[in-house]
Amino acid sequence: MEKRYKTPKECLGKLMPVRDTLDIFQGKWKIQIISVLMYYDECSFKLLKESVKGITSKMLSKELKELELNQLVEREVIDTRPVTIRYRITPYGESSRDIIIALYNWGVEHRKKIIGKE
Amino acid sequence: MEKRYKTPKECLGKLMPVRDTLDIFQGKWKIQIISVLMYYDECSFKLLKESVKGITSKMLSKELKELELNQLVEREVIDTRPVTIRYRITPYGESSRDIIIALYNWGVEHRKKIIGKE
DNA sequence: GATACTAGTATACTTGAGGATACTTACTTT
DNA sequence: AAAGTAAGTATCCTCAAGTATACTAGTATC
Repeated sequence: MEKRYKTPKECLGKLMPVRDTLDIFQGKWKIQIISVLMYYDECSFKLLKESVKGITSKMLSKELKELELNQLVEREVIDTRPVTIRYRITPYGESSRDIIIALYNWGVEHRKKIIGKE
Repeated sequence: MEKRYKTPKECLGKLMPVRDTLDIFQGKWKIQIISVLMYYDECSFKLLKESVKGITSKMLSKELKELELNQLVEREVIDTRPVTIRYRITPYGESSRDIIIALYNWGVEHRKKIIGKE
């Protein structure tokens, strides 16, 4: 068998799933929101807002809607006074845990490297 | 031992490495560029531009500079006529392979799910 | 009656990431 | 001498992502 050269076209095929994933998790907040939801298991709007440091109500609300649309997060109204909402990761959302873990681990190592230098 | 409640403060600590990682890989192109470099092992500017579909010279050049600054990518001038440049992942850049793989795998599963529906 | 709580909405604004297009340098090929 | 090539730069521009601030509904508490 002769060595085949790798072409941009083949490469694009390999790249597509990565692009798809990026499309869904794009932006400053979605990964952070999912991480926080994984940390707490379930979470009110308020607790989310306190935990995802720097996010505004508007952005949190918007991002949660998009995550719900993609079925990564579910929203349940709880009949308390005042009403609270319970946000959770869906089983499908759970499938992104490997991504979060990879990002977390890399961040830990990166910090070690940076601190070692400065 | 009493059950300790999880607090936003603790959560922020857990979230920090994720935020650090996101800071570095943020944007539409960096992950894609790294994926392509991993695919080819080494790569000219031209081949990169053809493989990262849709990127302009300006963005590619800018993103490569940032990746170089963070020591994820290295740049070597090759004495051909006309001169070509060889870009490669550094060993440190290699450490992000787990992230790329996680993104790739999730994208593959996601596509299966979406296609199953539509 | 005034204030507080949760879970948002509404409005106005800013900014920087990214896009479009053309150009450059140094060299080679026809 | 005209055209092609690799690896970018230079300018100008647009738009969507994100920010800031205030406000609302319904209920409960002081």
